[in-house]
Amino acid sequence: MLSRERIVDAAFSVLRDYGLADLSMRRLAKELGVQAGALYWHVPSKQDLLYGLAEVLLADLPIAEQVPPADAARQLALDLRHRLLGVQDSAEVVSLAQALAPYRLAPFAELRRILDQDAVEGRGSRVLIHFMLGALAEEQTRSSLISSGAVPAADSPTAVAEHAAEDFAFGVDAILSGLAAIPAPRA
Amino acid sequence: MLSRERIVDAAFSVLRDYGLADLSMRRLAKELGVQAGALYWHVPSKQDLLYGLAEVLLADLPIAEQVPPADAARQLALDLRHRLLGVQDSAEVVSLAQALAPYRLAPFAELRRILDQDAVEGRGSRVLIHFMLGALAEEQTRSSLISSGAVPAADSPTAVAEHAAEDFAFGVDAILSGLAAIPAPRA
DNA sequence: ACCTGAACACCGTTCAAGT
DNA sequence: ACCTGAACACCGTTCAAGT
Repeated sequence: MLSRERIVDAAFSVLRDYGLADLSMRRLAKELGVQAGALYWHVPSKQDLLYGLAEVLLADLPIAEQVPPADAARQLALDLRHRLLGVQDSAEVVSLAQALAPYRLAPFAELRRILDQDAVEGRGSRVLIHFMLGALAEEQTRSSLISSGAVPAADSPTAVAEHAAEDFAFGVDAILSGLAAIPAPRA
Repeated sequence: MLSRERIVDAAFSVLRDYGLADLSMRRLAKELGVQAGALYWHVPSKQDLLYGLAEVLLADLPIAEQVPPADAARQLALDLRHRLLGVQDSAEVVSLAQALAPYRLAPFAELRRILDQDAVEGRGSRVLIHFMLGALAEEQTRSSLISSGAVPAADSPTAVAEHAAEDFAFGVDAILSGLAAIPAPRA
């Protein structure tokens, strides 16, 4: 029997093993041994399916409590990077979900809570979120361009990964430092 | 006679008037009164065409010189926002181009030059670029979701636009302030 | 209730053949 | 040199009909 959960799981596998370009409803149906139309009994649209996939990608990301907000945010950023780098094009999928329904994804709702104290509507956390997703999407795109041979690697794979990790941490720190310097206005 | 320029111009019009979802090679061909295959004599791929479209979208963005780097960056950010908001989904198109060939688009190359003094490889400017493109893509996505009625508007259109402008400037200022606080490491 | 079969209205890209 | 015609290998989504 088909179910939303089985469909989302199949989507996760195809994304991990083949990337977003290969993640079609028809491909998913083939993987599950059904006709393409059958998916629409369990899932309203591909967009909704991708949102569910983003939820799975971000499931159980731990949030540190009882620490300075900036430290918790920094840790979440590093955890997010670590999680997403394991699955091809995952930053793109999370970006789509966040664009569709801002702050509905749990880790981003948490980030808003700790960084913006429920003020205004997440001005500070949005800066960090856009940087994180943009940087990770670029990193994933470049690494698949390199491994497909479409573009030459400047350094060894490990050197590239280390460099990306440093750049990511640098950006996160710069943003958290800037947010501390320019406090959020009164709600 | 067809030409790369005429094709890119047609792409610009379709993007402005109908959005990225309607921007297909077949649609472009219809608009130009030719068969779809004819486009491939003048343009190697859709990806390359979108890159050309991004160049047109960013053409002649003025760069302020002879001022503090942060002021020049801030002005460029506001100019970029103003330019992109005039064309549906343009931030998405520019993002694709920047992912494909980082810093090949003139305004981003300039931004790197003034913010990172040609050090390392644009750590600081990347933070700003990812924020700008992410924030603008979200703003454009939300405004088309609202105008298509898929999602209800929280405020009046002008209030939404003003709010978005303030949030954008806030993010730019926070980032520039953070970059000043955490100077780029030695190259 | 759940799925098949088949259709509708599309895609990007290639390439022999025409002019 | 430049374009047509036609194909190849796909898309997301809908829906009558079957079980």
